[in-house]
Amino acid sequence: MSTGEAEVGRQAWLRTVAADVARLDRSSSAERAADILRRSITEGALPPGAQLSEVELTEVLEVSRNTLREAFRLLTHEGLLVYKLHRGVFVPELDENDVVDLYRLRRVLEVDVIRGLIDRDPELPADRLEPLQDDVEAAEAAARADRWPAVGTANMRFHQHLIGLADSARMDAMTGRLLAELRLLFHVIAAPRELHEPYIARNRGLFELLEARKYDQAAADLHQYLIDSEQGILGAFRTR
Amino acid sequence: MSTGEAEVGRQAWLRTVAADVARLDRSSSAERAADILRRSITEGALPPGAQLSEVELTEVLEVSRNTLREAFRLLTHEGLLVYKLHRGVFVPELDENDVVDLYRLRRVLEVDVIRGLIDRDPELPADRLEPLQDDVEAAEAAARADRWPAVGTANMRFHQHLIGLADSARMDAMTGRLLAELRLLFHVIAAPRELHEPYIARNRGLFELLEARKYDQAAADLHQYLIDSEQGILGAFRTR
DNA sequence: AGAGTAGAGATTGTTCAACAATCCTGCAAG
DNA sequence: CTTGCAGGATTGTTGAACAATCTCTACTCT
Repeated sequence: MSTGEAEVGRQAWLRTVAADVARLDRSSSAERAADILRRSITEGALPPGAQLSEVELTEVLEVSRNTLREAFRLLTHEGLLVYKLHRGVFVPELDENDVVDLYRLRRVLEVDVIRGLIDRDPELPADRLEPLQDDVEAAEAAARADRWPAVGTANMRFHQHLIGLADSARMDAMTGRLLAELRLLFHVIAAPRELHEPYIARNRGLFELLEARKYDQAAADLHQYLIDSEQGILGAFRTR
Repeated sequence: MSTGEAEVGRQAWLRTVAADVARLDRSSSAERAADILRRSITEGALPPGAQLSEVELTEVLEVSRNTLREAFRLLTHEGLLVYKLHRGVFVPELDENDVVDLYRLRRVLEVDVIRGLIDRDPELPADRLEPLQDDVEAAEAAARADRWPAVGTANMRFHQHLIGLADSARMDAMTGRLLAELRLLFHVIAAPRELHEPYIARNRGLFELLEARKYDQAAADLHQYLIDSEQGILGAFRTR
């Protein structure tokens, strides 16, 4: 028995180390530059519609033009930048059609993940829900501190971790893209509190339903949740 | 009235022209190089596991190393190549887990597209189904000529056009990726006829159900279709 | 013989400078 | 008000160079 447990512990340790190594390995100059730009975009320092000048950014980021262009490509395929041939790269300006498109995909993927849990409930260890709990509590703490952008970040992570329950690398990647694009939309909305506040409690409710293994109920709630969220963003869009 | 119709005609014309312009604009050296590599990979000239040497390909494709690397980045984010830092780019070797992952997403997306048609049936012009009919007939013709890889291509296009009915740019992009990865799998399977033949008739059946607006039935059929296809590939995988 | 190691050679990562191709701006002409 | 045309600025692409890392071979030591 003890060797079995030790083996399990060792496996878990190997996974975390492998993740760390991958994180270090990842550090090519292009990806570091992309990290910085990604933060600037998702935090709103680079507003939608802004053009990113090559010469300007090579000086700020201290990388060559070629490396910077590799960073641009990375972000382009995350949906955070768009290339216009011979004109440069821009932060995309999403419109109401994009909101509808993004939410359609979110609904399909996230609801399917939860429905998928019904079949494989037994093999799902209880601690798989821990990241979700952490995100819920982080959002609640940030709300108490009046830090609404942080609330938005925690809510995003909640949904990313929710998708993570499916153990699908491709769903994780797609969701990363979708949520990144969604953040683009947040910055054209003036009121971050009204935007994020209602979903703190709903995330907790969702988490508790999952904990209680009431997957059908959770799926139905999440479906309505995403419809409401979509309507909220569309409404803010029209009145801006 | 007549001005209204002329306006509609003008709009349609503008759309087709815009599409043509986009197609011409696409011609950067990096994307042309990516096109050639994409064909080589999806047609199997570059088998899974193969490494792509930079110096070698700069000579063949007649582009500089920097431009070639941009092409690599493009294909990396389509899932057709993987980067290993300081070791180069490789054609990925997918395994059975990837098959399960890919088919899970295909099922979710494609079935949802058809279910989505139920609500918006009235606004769906009949000619939207034409591309699907063309693909079905192309597959049948290729089968008669014993050109099984061409059958596979036509089948792929059928599913891409199926997703296209949703008018979702992001679903189109995701599907493009998923199907490209799927082609990677086809090349490790020896018997292309056994792989593709069963689905010629099933695609036609699906098309006829859509034409008859029996969307519920079509969704159910497609679901089972994709399960069977997944099992076929998994079976071929295990016996190879 | 086998395990470990040092170093040479090859490949990738990144930079730089230059030139070609394209786009944008402003202005003049019709 | 539109059209056509500089010219200046920006992007697209190239080639060479050097640094960083990996791979493979040959060697040493036990």
